[in-house]
Amino acid sequence: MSSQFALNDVEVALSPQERFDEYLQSRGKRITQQRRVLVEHVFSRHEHFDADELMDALSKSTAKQAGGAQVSRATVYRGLEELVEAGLLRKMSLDGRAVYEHDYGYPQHDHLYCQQCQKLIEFQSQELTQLREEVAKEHNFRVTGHRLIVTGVCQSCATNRHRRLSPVDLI
Amino acid sequence: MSSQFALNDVEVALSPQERFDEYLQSRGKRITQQRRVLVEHVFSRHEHFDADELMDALSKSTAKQAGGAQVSRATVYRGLEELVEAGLLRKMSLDGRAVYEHDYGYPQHDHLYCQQCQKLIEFQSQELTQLREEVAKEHNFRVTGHRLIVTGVCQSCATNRHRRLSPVDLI
DNA sequence: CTCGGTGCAAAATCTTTGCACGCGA
DNA sequence: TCGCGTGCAAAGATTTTGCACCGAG
Repeated sequence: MSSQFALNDVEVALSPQERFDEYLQSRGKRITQQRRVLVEHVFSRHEHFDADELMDALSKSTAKQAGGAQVSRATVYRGLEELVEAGLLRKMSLDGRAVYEHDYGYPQHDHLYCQQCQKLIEFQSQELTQLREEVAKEHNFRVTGHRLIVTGVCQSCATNRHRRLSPVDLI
Repeated sequence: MSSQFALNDVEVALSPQERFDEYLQSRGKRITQQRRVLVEHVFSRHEHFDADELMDALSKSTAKQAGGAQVSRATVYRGLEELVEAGLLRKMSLDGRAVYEHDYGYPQHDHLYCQQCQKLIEFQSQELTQLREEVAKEHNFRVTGHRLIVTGVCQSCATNRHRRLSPVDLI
């Protein structure tokens, strides 16, 4: 494979950066330093994040390398919206806060959400997609997507909780 | 049946009002006019609502009947939190806004969410509960609940959209 | 009487927007 | 050069909190 990028499970023809450029050009939007930096950071690691965490990451990296462009909060919000538009990111709401995750070149999945440590654990289920279609058909509903979040306590939190119940934990 | 209340599909021994009183007493909290009015309105109709809609409903009814107590915004928020605590309401986040629905005496279900008219359509699926357990077991995850929202376009919106595309529709 | 409850207003969060300047195409 | 993009600050939207007074138990 020559220009094939492997993002986790799925292979796609273009890198996120290229894919975004394509999106921008198709809309007559411009490829700026800020948008470039944004995509670079967002796809440097596969993880869930919110606007604030991205801001932190951006400010930290720009502090190190003099060449890094500054990206204001407003631009981060505007950029994240574009990335969702472009199909690179998926947006979800958790406890009233917007959380993002990779979508481009990444398979459909859902989440287990630990109420103790706020961690998101991904899982896939093709049965769910099937179930989704059945329900939709019953209600003459045209599906565009879905979001399933199973809440509870993850293994490590359950373990730690059993070992010690110090008052400090209860915050 | 003597003191049996039928809230939709399930029968419970106490009315929401009574159930809430019980909760309050068990916590040493007081049964006030505001809390009473709150519960009364919340359970007068089975529908999804947010804090603002409840505020509207409250102000409208108090305007009519002189006896109705005023309930401030802060108290509404505090009250809704208690109702969730008490297991009478379920809270979910939709587009970053908190939305509530009846939980007490109401069966587990999930939702179809119309992105066009913001309507929530309920549906039940026992397969989902099953699927949920399987996934949890795989990840050694202790489940406390789940939330599935299937997004798309409802039947009526799909129909209307086809018939006319007046600019007025686009808010 | 005694606290918990309430209203009011201010604060806290998170996100969006108006505007003048700067930079990509 | 031309106009979109950006930063800044201010506005918005939603929810939470501090405080003095009120009222349920």
